[in-house]
Amino acid sequence: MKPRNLVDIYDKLLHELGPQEWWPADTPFEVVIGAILTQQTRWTNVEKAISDMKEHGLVDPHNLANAEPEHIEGLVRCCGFYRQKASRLRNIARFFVDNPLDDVFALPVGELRALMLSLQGVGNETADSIVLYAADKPKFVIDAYTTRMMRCVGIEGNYMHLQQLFEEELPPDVEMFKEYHALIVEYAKKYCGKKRCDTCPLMQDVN
DNA sequence: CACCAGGTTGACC
DNA sequence: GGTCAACATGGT
Repeated sequence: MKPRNLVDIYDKLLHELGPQEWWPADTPFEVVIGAILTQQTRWTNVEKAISDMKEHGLVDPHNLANAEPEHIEGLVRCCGFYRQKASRLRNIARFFVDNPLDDVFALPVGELRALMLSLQGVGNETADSIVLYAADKPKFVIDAYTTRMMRCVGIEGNYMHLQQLFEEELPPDVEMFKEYHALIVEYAKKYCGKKRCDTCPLMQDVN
């Protein structure tokens, strides 16, 4: 692949799908909660859970950290893996009570990523989603859809490999990273099947 | 009824 | 380094 292709693909996706304006959330902490809840789960379910949590005032580190585990479980049940997610959310809330969010998010991108990864339930994608969409720092998020789309253009690799590719070939533009990841998700949902993507418009002239 | 969804973890090789 | 089952509800 030529060095410019990832830029070309971005332009093509933006032109084809229009701006996606991710991540929908009122506050950075809401992004953190959404990042955990959306793991292996449709966003519509996450919207419901977050909406319910808001009604109970739980989209807040202090309130969430002090909430009854069963209460949280009930509110996030619609997102699946609800016992894990509830306890992880509460742990993360406690972390942000001990370490104020503004201070944590002011850390350099590499330190912030490592710190987020140290939290139970935060892996590569969730850490990067938090770094990019909650802390507004340049980290390219890779997910199952990104892997699919890249396979469509003949590139395979694990999480860190693909991330390295994107970050090497693209300028570290936070807003563009946000938009690009969102575009990839919407594009791959639409055109890239889990096994194959024959109808993928990218296959036509990229490569 | 089968399969999938904006993953992570701990065990194992 | 990499693979894999377990985790669980809701939609098509």
